[in-house]
Amino acid sequence: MKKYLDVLKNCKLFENISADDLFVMLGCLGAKVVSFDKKYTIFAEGSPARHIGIVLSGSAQIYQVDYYGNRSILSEIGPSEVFAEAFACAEITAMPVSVIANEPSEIMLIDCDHILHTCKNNCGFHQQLIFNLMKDLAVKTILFHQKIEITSKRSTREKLLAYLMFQSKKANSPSFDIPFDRQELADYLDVDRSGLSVEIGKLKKEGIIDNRKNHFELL
Amino acid sequence: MKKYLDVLKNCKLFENISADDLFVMLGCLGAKVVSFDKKYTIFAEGSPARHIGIVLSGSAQIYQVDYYGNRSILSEIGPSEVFAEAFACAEITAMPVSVIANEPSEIMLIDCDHILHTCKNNCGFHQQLIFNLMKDLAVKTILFHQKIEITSKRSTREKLLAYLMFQSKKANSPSFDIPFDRQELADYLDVDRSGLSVEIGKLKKEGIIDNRKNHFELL
DNA sequence: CTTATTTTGTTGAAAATTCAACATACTTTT
DNA sequence: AAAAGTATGTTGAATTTTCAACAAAATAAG
Repeated sequence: MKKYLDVLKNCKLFENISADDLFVMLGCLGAKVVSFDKKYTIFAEGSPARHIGIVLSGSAQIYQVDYYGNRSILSEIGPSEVFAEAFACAEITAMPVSVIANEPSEIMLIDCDHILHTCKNNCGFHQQLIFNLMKDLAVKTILFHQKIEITSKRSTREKLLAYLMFQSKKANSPSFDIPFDRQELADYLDVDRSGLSVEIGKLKKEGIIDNRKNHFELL
Repeated sequence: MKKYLDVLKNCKLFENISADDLFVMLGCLGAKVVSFDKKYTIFAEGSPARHIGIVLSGSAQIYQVDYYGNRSILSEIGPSEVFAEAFACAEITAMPVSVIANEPSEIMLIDCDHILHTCKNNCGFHQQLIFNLMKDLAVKTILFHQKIEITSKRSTREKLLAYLMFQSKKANSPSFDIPFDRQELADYLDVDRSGLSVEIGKLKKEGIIDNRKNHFELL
């Protein structure tokens, strides 16, 4: 576990918990580390929602596939970030989404029961953990608002521009990389891939953006 | 405050807190009740996000308006439900959305600071409150997933059908009322109002749904 | 280095959405 | 009860998106 110290220290879930306490706690919570190859499923839609996941290395994607086979990507999760916490905490029976590893990844899994129901009152870090979980969920809610702000736009161009502006703000620079290839970006924005390619081409020709592969720049 | 007992008891935020404790706590939290006329703004986009709101009577709508004036409705909030908790708990400075009263409404406002930062360790109900808040946020996240599942569909018809199916499931009946007029439903689904009317007409003609005003039935 | 495979860009046709304008129905007010 | 105002339905034209099919570019494999 020690080798994950840096990643775990950056995890919002463990804010204000000392490194010493952290390892004791992880033991008490029954945290385990599992490795996944690229494109392997971490949680399948419909499976029980019992575990919280934390990305130790690599990255993951949350997505849904509807009746007609259309994939919609909900979010991209990087190192130190938490996922599936909402499903576990809300104590719903089945996962409404799928989670896959985007690349070879190490994932920490914690049974949410151990966070919510065990030694509820006593030990100090449980209280802190719940508090951190609450904050994390609040931030996640805001991220969803942002995603909805992007996808609620009516045209591919507006969705794309709104997305790029958020990414630029997040990177604190007009120049940044995005974590998606074209098909994934289309599935995140809920638009057609070829139409998205056309729109990127237009914005380049109009001198509004510059782009090469996953790198974008707002001009 | 006593007259609001029933509504407050149904509020998830106060689950597992006795009525007696509740009123003591509301005093300690500095909860206040404010009335709003129909269409009046409860929280304006850009204003400080300090308060959590609870609908005591009436209802509220959360929405965003973009650069071009397009309104997108995020959710409809009814009695006993909490709103704006994510913004207050994430301690962001400005509200990214607006909240208006949908009808004459009474709203309880609680300064989130009092929940998060005051007497953090001691009194029992604070702990319970944080726990309840965490659960509430987890449920909210799932509701957002559902909204995204609906709006990620590519066509008006599919969005409408997905929405109606969720409403039917929520009502536990194929026959139910929706809380939106046509323009509001269009703004919730992020589609054109007239196109939505056409689609409702088609589904009726095809015998897939029945509808009169806000009442719908899946056949 | 060459070949296979995957990703991205391009195109045109079909389908759907948006937009504006108006007709009709329904509500509220006077 | 009439008038005014609001909400909903309808229509056709313009725009956009989707879809399928293919070309070109980039990447991976042999």
